[in-house]
Amino acid sequence: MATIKEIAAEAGVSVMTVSNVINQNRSRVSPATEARVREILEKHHYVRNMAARTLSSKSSRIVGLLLPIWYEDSASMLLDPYAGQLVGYLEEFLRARQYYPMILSFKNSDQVLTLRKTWQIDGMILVMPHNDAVTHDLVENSAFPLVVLDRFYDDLDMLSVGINDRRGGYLAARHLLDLGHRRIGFAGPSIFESSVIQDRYQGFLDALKEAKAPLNPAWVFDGTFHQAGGEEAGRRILEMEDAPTAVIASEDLIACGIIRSLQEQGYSVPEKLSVIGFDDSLPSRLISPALTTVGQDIRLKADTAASMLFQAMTDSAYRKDRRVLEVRLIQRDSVRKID
Amino acid sequence: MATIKEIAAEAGVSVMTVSNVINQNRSRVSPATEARVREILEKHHYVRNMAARTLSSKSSRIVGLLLPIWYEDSASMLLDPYAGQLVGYLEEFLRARQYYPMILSFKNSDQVLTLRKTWQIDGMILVMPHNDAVTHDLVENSAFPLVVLDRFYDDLDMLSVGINDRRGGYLAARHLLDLGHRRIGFAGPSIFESSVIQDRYQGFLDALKEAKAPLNPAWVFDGTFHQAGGEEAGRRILEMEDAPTAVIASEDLIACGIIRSLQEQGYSVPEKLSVIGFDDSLPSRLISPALTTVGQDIRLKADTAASMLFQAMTDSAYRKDRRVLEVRLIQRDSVRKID
DNA sequence: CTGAAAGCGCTTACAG
DNA sequence: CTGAAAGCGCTTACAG
Repeated sequence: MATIKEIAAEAGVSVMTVSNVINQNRSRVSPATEARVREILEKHHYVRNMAARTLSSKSSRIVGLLLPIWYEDSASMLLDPYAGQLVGYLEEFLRARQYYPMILSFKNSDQVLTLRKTWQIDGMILVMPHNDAVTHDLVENSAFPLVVLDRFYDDLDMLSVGINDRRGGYLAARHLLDLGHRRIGFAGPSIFESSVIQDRYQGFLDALKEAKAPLNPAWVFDGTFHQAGGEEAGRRILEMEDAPTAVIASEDLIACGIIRSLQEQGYSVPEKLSVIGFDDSLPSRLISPALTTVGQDIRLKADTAASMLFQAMTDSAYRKDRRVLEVRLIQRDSVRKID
Repeated sequence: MATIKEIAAEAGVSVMTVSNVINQNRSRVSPATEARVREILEKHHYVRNMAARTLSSKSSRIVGLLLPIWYEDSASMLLDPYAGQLVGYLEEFLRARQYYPMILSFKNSDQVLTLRKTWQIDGMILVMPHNDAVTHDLVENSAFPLVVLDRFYDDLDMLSVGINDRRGGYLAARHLLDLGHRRIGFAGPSIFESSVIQDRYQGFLDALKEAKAPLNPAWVFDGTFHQAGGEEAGRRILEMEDAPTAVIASEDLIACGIIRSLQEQGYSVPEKLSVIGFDDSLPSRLISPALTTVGQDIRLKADTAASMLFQAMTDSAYRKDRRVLEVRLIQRDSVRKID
């Protein structure tokens, strides 16, 4: 394992000239010298020692990928396909630029701050914020470049990228209304806790209002979590005298649960009930009927977040920005026309 | 940010005594000194500088989580829920022991070797080996602790943990035979390329042979990939005059595809065809009918792999071991009894 | 049980 | 354009 010192000796230059070649400080070394050094570097398959570089420069080129732990007993968020996909794209982006992704599941901001010091981490991306208090706390106490996904706080200077959730909710409801539905429900986890869900719900309300369609509170299934929650909501719908003809779920897994419970009772989707999901995740194409859903471009989201982080790492004045990515309705087979 | 030096000055001891306290070298420091140092450490919220530690000790406590890139155009393997889950559990295991997970998608072993040198990585875990040539190459050239999941080469000294695939294939076929099926098919990707698929297929053959059931080559759907492949296989089954009454898929996604294509043609599962999948992944509980599948304990797999890695990191003689985890049939609703 | 010294492999000002 | 020196914050033998 050749070191800079050995390379320098063989090339007959100083250690710092080799360092300048490696770090592409073109202006600081003549083309001839650079070529000679580079040749020797390659001959020895020189590999940079990042620990040494980090120690002297205080920058590690490590980017922390933060995954909050939602429940006490669960492993990390990577169980969620959306998170896995995001992390995959982020890793690809970082690798292409010689940055190194380190993942961390955490429950409180101290764990994050400690990791940052431990490794002199250059920047972090918060992938699936769950708890608003923890996220808020982290944003407030992070004196380093941090990009937050899917969450934004007006009262803080922060970098965030999200999607137009409100428009997503609107598009879903608008689609159902256009097809003649007037009795439309909404199912999601604790609508009043997360701004993302709130926005989706708000968009749904916007469309209803615009179309002067009624909203029956009994059709709002608040506190619906994941597949099991969806199944429960589906059962309740079947028991209702005054049931909705369509329901929008705040995530695909909930929509899948609703569809499953209807099918298990012998009902067919979309004949009995039209269902629209959110996220266009893997399951939406797996089930039958394929799920109509509000989709987002996850790769674009990852690239946008990483680009913002890179800008923040070079420009210390760049600490407040918000990108809102567009969203589109992906029509598949879980919705029908009402006469 | 306090350093060891400052702590040492305040405690009135040498730098190396502080280092010994931090590194739990109990025997090398008196209880009284240790208590005093520890108190000052906590007062200053001392956080270890891993770059400095790595530089001087040549060990980083970083564990590389390797994710091969299967296709040119895809992002990393984290798109696969199985990989995401595994990485999540591994991260949890490592974090609990103060090790740091760095993820790397790669196409060839050079990228891995370079990363190892770059960060003096202590050990690696290969999560979803795909290409046998690359994996073989990596195992051969890794002079460092490496644990490979789901793959084993008799001709090499290596550490691996997999599941009893052959028994899995056997259990699936046995279950169908017990329910009266005699016409059973098998669908999987290139059966003769991956040992995992080969083993599952072999177990399937074992059961057929034992029961003296016939095997029609037309019922073996070789080269079936993911959901799209499953859908194609489903369509072909529907067109057959001499169709099987049941089919075993080498992974859940394929089984889901088969079921979807039947349902789209108006047929019902398991009435028209019984289907068994492999892996007990998220989708298997999402679809209707819920998928009967061969399940494995992913958390146990992650913990086993990580434990083996830790042993290898402390014991340089431990370089050859193979753990085969048991497998079980998870009965759900995609299989019926034949009269 | 404790310490002084050397060194890990780089980068960072500072000179020239 | 090039270099000599100091230093980043630890751990590692080696002494005592």
